[in-house]
Amino acid sequence: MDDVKIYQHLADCGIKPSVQRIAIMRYLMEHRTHPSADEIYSELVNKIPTLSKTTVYNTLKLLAEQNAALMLTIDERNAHFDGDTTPHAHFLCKQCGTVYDIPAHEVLTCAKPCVPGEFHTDSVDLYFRGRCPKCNCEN
Amino acid sequence: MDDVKIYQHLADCGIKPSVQRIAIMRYLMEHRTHPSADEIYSELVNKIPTLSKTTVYNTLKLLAEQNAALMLTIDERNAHFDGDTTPHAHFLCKQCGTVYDIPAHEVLTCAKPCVPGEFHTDSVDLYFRGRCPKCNCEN
DNA sequence: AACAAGGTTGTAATCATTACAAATATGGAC
DNA sequence: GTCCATATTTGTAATGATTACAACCTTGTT
Repeated sequence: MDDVKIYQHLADCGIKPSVQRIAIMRYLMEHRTHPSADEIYSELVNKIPTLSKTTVYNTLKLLAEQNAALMLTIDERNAHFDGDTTPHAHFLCKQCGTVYDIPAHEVLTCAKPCVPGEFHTDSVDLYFRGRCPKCNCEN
Repeated sequence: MDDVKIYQHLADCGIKPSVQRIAIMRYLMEHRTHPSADEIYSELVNKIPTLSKTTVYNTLKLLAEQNAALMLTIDERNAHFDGDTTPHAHFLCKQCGTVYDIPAHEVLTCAKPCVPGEFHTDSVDLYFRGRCPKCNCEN
């Protein structure tokens, strides 16, 4: 993926770039697998041997705060992260742990007005849990 | 709240009653505050001095598995529990941490069909995050 | 080059949750 | 009621994700 695109995305979200931030943002944009902080660290430490896990956590928190990425709490075990900030839902397979994207534009756009007006909503998350097609067939 | 009602609810969900299970289920039914495991423990240990935190965790997991209660992962810090299993959404105030109920029957009933058929959906959670009316006014 | 501000690193906590094994309670057979 | 098998509870000790913190490194500026 083009570096410029990543720079631009970070800039758009008011985030100053750094080698680590770009690497992490790039990873999220190129991998649509909803990785955990640990997975991101394990992958990137190969390319940036000095990378620290604290940096990964700090950066992911920053990205989420600035809406450059989503932090998903669908999995009680650990947070997952998503580089796609456009409205969509998620499905967690309780068997294999995979988090799937679920297109649900219409649901989310109709969901916002359901919150009484005095609540100031920053984010709407729609989470589905169950068994994915793969695990449904296996057993 | 009538003991019979709680017994019945547990029985309906295939859960054998015990002093601890009834106390925890009762607490969830009488307190609509979406308590954490720790809050439940702290309250109930006054009435059941021998209560163990492990029992609270075990019981809450059992209740959630049997659909006698909901485990909410809206808060990244810890799980919250809800004795109301009828379809509704939740709102987490990022400032004060309160979890509010949001009536959203229509959203949820329309949400299920959005998941492609091969996914077997056990639960649908709709989570809103932001500032509640109280915190909105204060600052 | 010197400096200040911000970013990164590694280690050591924190804290929610779980594993586990011993102790206790429950319900049925006799 | 007693005995036994089974399920439940308890307390302590792990686990494991996340954060606190202080030292170190980078970067841009004068």
